[in-house]
Amino acid sequence: MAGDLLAEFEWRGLLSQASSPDELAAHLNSGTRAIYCGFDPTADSLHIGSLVPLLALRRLQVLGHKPILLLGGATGLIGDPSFKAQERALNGPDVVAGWVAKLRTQVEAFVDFDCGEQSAIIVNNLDWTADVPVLDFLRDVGKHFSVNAMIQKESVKQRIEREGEGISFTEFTYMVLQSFDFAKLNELHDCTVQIGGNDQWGNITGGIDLTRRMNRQRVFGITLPLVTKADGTKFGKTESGTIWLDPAKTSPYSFYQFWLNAADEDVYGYLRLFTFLQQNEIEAIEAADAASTGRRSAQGILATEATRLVHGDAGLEAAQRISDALFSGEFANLAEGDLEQLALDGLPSTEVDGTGMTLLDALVESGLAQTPRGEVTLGQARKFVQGNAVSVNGQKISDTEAMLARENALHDRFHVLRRGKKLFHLLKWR
RNA sequence: GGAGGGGUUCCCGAGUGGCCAAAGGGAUCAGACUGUAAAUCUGACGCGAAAGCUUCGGUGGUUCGAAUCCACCCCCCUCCA
Repeated sequence: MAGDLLAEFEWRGLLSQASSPDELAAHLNSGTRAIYCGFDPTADSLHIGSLVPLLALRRLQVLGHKPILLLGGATGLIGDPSFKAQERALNGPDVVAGWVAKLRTQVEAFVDFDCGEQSAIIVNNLDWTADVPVLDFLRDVGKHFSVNAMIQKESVKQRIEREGEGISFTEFTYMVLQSFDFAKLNELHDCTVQIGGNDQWGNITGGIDLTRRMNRQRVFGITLPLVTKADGTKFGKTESGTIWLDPAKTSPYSFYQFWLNAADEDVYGYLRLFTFLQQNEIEAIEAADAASTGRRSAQGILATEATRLVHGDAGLEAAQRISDALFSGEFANLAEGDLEQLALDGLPSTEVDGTGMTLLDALVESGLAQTPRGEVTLGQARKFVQGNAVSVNGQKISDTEAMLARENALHDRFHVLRRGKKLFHLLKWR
């Protein structure tokens, strides 16, 4: 029924490590298995880093398994030290609980909760940890862990060995908690497989060992690759910050643009990781691009597919509408309603009063005059204008004394400000 | 509790009384080139048009003058107990 699931993961580049691959394959191909992945609330939204495991759960469900989405209401209070260079500040219980609620609505969109045996479920590890007495926990769970083995884990080794850093007992304990989750889910929901990012390997194997010791059950782990970029910079960040899944934090337009700007070296790998396109389809795209000289088609396909997965058809349409309008440069041809729609679609916009303002003020007002450090200053606005980086309604302006007059606005109401190649802002006269 | 090392502008990291708004690298931003790429080149990179103002863990002090010296405090790391 499941087909050769691991083979599917393999060609997509989704397989980083797997415990006992042969037995795991047999296990997955011989029935519906409950497979879990945890998501810790470290912010009020997930970002695209979580997209790989989220989509992996969906792929597993499509292939006949039952996804369990675990929200780290408990682990989020502790903080995962895995491969983190520094100890992190603790977040308050109320804050974490609020984030859990937000993540819940977010992850729900990715799996099916009503499809019989494979229906997904959502759990919160706070439910089985909050009321465990410390002494019971230390005796029943802690006894199974060897500190000698724990400090050997690659994930914490650098923290322990690195001069100038350290690790608190709190974070050191994280692995024990996550391992306990696996054992608990095994007991409560017959969960036998855990997936996670490659940085989770240490935590996952900890859970495998604990489940064997506490429940006498054989369970498995799979890790997914951490997405990288060919140029070595961190995946998922742009000049304007992290790419979030929450449309209120990263508009579908920005999300779409993020994928559209993927590097050629990365884009075909991303098609495998972030879309449900089949192997032959992706290979066809690759071949077509190799045969042409201009812009690659892959980025557009990736942006379209990924945006639809996360923001739906409506989000995708909005994103494309804005992109087409802005990058065609044909502002004059846009109808008043079109411009209005762009603002509704998520193009950043600001309303201003009066009959005119200086260009520099407009750049500050709109937030476009942002320094590399993230501050918005008049001086930076001046630098941009002097550096020929600013255009208004498609016209480059390099005069720092320039005024924006309402009478020159498109449809008497709009100025489209552009700073650099890719940053736009709509100024609306009230 | 004892001994030692350390906290510099987003990050790493020089700087040990004036020439320091603070070397160098990275990241970031802009321009040119281009495909809304990559690579490369150029410029910017505390605030300010400028004068000047505000920065080097914190608070006081010494001095004409301090990131640099002194005192106390906070935080981090290593080793010992």
